[in-house]
Amino acid sequence: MGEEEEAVAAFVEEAGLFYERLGLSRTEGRVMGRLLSAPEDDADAPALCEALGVAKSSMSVSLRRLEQAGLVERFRRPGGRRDRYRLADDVFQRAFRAKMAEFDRFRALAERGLAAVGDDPRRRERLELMRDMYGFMADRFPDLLDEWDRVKQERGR
Amino acid sequence: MGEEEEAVAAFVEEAGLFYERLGLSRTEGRVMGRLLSAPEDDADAPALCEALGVAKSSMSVSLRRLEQAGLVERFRRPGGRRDRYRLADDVFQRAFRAKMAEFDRFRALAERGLAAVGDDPRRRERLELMRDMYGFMADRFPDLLDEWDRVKQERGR
DNA sequence: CGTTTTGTTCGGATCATTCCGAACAAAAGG
DNA sequence: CCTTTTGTTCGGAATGATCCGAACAAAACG
Repeated sequence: MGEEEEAVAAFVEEAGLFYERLGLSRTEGRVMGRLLSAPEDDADAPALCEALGVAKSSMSVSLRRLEQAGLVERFRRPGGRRDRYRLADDVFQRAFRAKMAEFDRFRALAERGLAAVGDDPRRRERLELMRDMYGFMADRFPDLLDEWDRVKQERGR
Repeated sequence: MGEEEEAVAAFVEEAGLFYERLGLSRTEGRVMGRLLSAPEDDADAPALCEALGVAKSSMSVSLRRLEQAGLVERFRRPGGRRDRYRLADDVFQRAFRAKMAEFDRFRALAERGLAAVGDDPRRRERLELMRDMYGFMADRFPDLLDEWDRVKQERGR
């Protein structure tokens, strides 16, 4: 294996670890790493199995889960016979929006807590802080994404 | 069990699931839920074991990990004989800062990828986008936290 | 000192997840 | 139709994390 391929393989493994921390499986994370660093913009399942040393059954479920998460798109070339896979063009925006949704779930959890604890002001204080802070973040986060879109435009893509 | 206690217990379990999704263990998450919703501002280990039905050995490691994560503070009352535990007063800020650190690790991962793929512009494009977007978010996030601090001040606590 | 209280560490049991290979289903081509 | 190709589902093995009870260490008291 050439030096560069080895470095790319290392990157793929590291991406696997990173995405695993985010709740994907190791294999799903490695697929992300591969699609991020491969020379081609897309790949089919057998190629990914070969590149990553994964059984096609595992690849099948990994790709479906990535597809359902909106991180990977499945498509077929006109006249083609097998599915191909590529990163969604808004893959990072999606990741951030997922974070945002997480904020909102936390806000909702705080609401449930407030409903549970009743009137004691001391018990409510912490949960109100939690609710308001996560609510604030969920409010502001979309602006941040918009701002990024503008910056990206100006940068020219 | 009273209606309210039951609702609080349900909240604790739900908090356990939420925090588990963030990378804590179930028990650690339940401790967070308990400290968020308990009538008292702090608790000792036996009380938490009793409330959550957890062995003291498990509680010991959970509390230490929460302490190391900066989510929970360990302290001892003057003249007291056992440690007590309370939520860090900046517990939510800390959670957000952890998210921010995650953004920066992703940026660093993209840098590693760029170092690995070499000069091919097509391969660099995706990774540069990843690097720049996560870098942008890591840049702007502290401002968001500052803004929240101001809002919280104005709100009056 | 010896005793009691408090907190940590250890080994093993349990549980959930992930992954593989094989069987299966579905679709396309000839 | 029948065959080939493609993708999914199933059962089980392996892995890793979590948790428990018991043994252990350390500190506070008398």
